Amino acid sequence: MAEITKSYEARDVEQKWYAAWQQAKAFEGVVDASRAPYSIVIPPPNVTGVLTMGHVLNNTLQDVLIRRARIEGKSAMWLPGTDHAGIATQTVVERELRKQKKTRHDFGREKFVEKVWDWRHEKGGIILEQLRRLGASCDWDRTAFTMDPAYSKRVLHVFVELFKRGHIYRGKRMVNWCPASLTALSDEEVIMKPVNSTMYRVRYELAAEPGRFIEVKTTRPETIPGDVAIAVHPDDPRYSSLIGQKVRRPIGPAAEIPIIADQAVDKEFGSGALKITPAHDRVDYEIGLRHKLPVIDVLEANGSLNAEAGEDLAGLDRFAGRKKAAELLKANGALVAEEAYANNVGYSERADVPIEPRLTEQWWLRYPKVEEAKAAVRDGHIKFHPERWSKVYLHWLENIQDWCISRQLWWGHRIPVWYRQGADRSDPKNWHVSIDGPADPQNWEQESDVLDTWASSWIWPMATMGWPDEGTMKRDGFDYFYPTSTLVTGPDIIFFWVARMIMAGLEFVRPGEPIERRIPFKDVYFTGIIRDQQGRKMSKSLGNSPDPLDLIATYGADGLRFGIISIAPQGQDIRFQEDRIESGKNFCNKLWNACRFRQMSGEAADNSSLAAIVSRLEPPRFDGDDHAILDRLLVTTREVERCFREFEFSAAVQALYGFFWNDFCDWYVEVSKSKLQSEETRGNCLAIQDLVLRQTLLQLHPFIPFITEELWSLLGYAQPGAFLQSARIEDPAQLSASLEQRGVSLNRALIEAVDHLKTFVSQARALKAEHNLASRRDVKFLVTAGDPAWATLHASTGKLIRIVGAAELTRRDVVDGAPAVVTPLGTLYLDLASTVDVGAEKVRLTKELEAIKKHIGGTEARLSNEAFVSKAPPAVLAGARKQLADQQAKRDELARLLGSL
RNA sequence: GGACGCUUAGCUCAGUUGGUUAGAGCACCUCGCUUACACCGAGGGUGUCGGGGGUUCGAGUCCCUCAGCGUCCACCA
Repeated sequence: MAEITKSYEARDVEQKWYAAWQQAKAFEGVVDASRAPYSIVIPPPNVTGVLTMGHVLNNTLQDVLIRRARIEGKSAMWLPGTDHAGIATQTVVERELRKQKKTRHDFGREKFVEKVWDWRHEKGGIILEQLRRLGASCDWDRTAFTMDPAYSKRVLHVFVELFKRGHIYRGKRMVNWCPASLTALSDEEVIMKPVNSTMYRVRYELAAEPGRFIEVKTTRPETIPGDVAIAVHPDDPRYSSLIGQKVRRPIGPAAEIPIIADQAVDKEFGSGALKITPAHDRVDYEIGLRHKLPVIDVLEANGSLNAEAGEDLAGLDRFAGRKKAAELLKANGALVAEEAYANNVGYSERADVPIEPRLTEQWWLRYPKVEEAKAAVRDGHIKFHPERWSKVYLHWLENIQDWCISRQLWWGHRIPVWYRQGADRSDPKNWHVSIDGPADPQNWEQESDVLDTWASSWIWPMATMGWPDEGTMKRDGFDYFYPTSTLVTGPDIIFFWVARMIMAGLEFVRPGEPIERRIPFKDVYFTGIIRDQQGRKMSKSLGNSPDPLDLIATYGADGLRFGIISIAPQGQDIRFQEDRIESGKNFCNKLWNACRFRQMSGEAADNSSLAAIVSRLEPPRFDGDDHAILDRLLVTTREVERCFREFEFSAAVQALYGFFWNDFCDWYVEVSKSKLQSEETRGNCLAIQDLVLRQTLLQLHPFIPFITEELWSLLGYAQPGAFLQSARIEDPAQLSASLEQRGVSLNRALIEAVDHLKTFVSQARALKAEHNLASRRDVKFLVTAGDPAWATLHASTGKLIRIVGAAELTRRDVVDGAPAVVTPLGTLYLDLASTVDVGAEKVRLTKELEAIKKHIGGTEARLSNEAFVSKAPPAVLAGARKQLADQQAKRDELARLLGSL
């Protein structure tokens, strides 16, 4: 067996094992009726994306779940893939073209799409390579892409089906238009941002009464040429006499427009009069419809003003036009005032420019299975973790609006609708809707729009497993792996993705079967968002995110994984701190060295199975430390199991950290150093170490797969040719049963005595430190103790001397004038009577005595409270009484010590 | 305007169903290369658990309220 080196070098180990895992197809998800399935589909990252800290957290968690499922004996399958990310990817490629002074129109649709494919082949999938570096155990043979030919066909199938079922329609409506990307967006892709803008107070002159005006407030004077009315509230007494009159449009093509009355106007806002521009505002559009007003669109698709705006404004960008319009208004006396004004403006999520409400023909989806999607979560068929997100989900579904699914892009799934040449496109009779198109394509013209990216990823859990084709479903194990087990994602895409996947699953999978067979996943774990030190979201554009690959280089993939999990408690946003990643690395090194200590401590024994190790235990030779460490192992195993059940991964990592570092390394390994020197206790001690290390490696493996795999092999736990992940982890009951079978019965009294010994050791060390003897190993200790306490100390004297760093520990009946400390196992003295500084010692003891008196006061007060004594549970009451007795004993001893000085 | 979250040590944060003297990592100070580990060991914490009120024998934990920060939803020009 290879020797364990002095420190853990991650790089070589990681490369070696990942290659070995892949070679052995260890991540393959296989259909196995004898085992329970456990499946996860990856939230597909953008195909052109690179790994961010968010991805690290998200994918580490998925890998933890998948690897834990594997060692629990489930047939685990983690399906990877990428998303074509319509707008984002097209924008990236267009940006590249712009460097060559070209636009997509220079190439035409077909050539441009080819260019995007080239880009995808060159740069796409980098992120999947990066996931391998992180250790992600995906079934790479299943890697999917939303633009794969087979996947695309499934996307179109869904469109065609929903069209047939009456859920899809075409219509001219107000949409969110992005003047930069030149496409419509869904409501979810619009982000409201507070903006410092200007409010313009503008007066319109009455046509019939020159010199009399009506005033309105607007932030968008450039749209005044598109005004077709002024609206006031019907009950507003200020204006009732004006309703029906006409005013002159102050700029733009001259026109007289009516003053109308509409309930939608807020009397309290501004002057109570509202200019109506149906082409450029949703409310105005609705009002226009009610009053049958004309629509005058003064903007081009790119946001510049067109001829309708009049010759002064035509051709200007909307922002330049706004300034110009204000100047024109000022020049002709219509501008009453300009006021600074803070309002919210909708921005395009991707392009980060203000969107325009714009009237266009688009394709719309009336969501299917809305009610059932609510029930799925409300009734617990799908569980959200943390649960509170279900409220957000339900609220969105309660207020759901039809989904604009068409995008005026080239990169994406072209909508499978054909229009008869030369016929009226608005009439569905002239439409052909199918996956493959009409038989006589020369007579038809295909819709040029593509589908919203989310209208392809919403079928991800089904379509990546072959749906709807029965043959591919069988090949991919659809029946076995669907519904998937857990979805791990961010709460920011509850609407975009999670809710829509649920509706798609319910609509299309296994029609007629119970809801729990049709949902796409059973649990959804929402991660927190990783933020920087200032609390800003980490993002590429801000450049405030460390490169995960740099972190892997510095701390190892395991260090990064351990660190990121330990700072990510359930569902809370996290402020990233690199020192936590460093502590992940340090933990790996600690693990490495504890195993190294085991290897250096003695010959390898039979570690081939839990049974083999347990059979090496010698219960009759157990001392308190053996009982205590096995007890802690069992407690920790139970805790980790609970954490997995309740999706508390950082708590699991913390439990393992504390157990391994504090209970095992700081105590058991230290006491082992004595035990190993005696032939009598040596074999048993090594067996216990082997047992603890084995169960610890198993439990840590999902979090830190590389180093655990390496140590598993180095310490001889591995079956020939098998990986750690193909071992089976014992649950707490199995572990405890296995110990019982060997005759191990954990002794509570001995375990409690170990706690006392630990306290004794700390106090002894502190006593040394206070007298500047911390590093001396030749200190003589004296102790006055009752027989039971002395029995405990005496049984451990060898270990204690070693751990405390003492020359000897001797029992005395009386000690006077020496520095002392009162421990649970008697009063401990430094044999320094001659040199003690009585004054300092008095101060220290007095301080301690005061403190204990204070505590006694508190405990006595509680115990003398009649209500407490009669109402508190017996265990709490007994605890308080024992506490008081202990405190009083300590007080008396301290008082005696003080008196003897 | 609604909804949700957060406020605990210098910093970043744990604290599951209320129960002894509220914890961790980092930072900081002192000492130490004692035969696993200096990526380490030992010792070192006077915290108004954001403020106020309430329920309870008992509140960091439950309820009410106020304040600050953050996120999401919402067509007020």
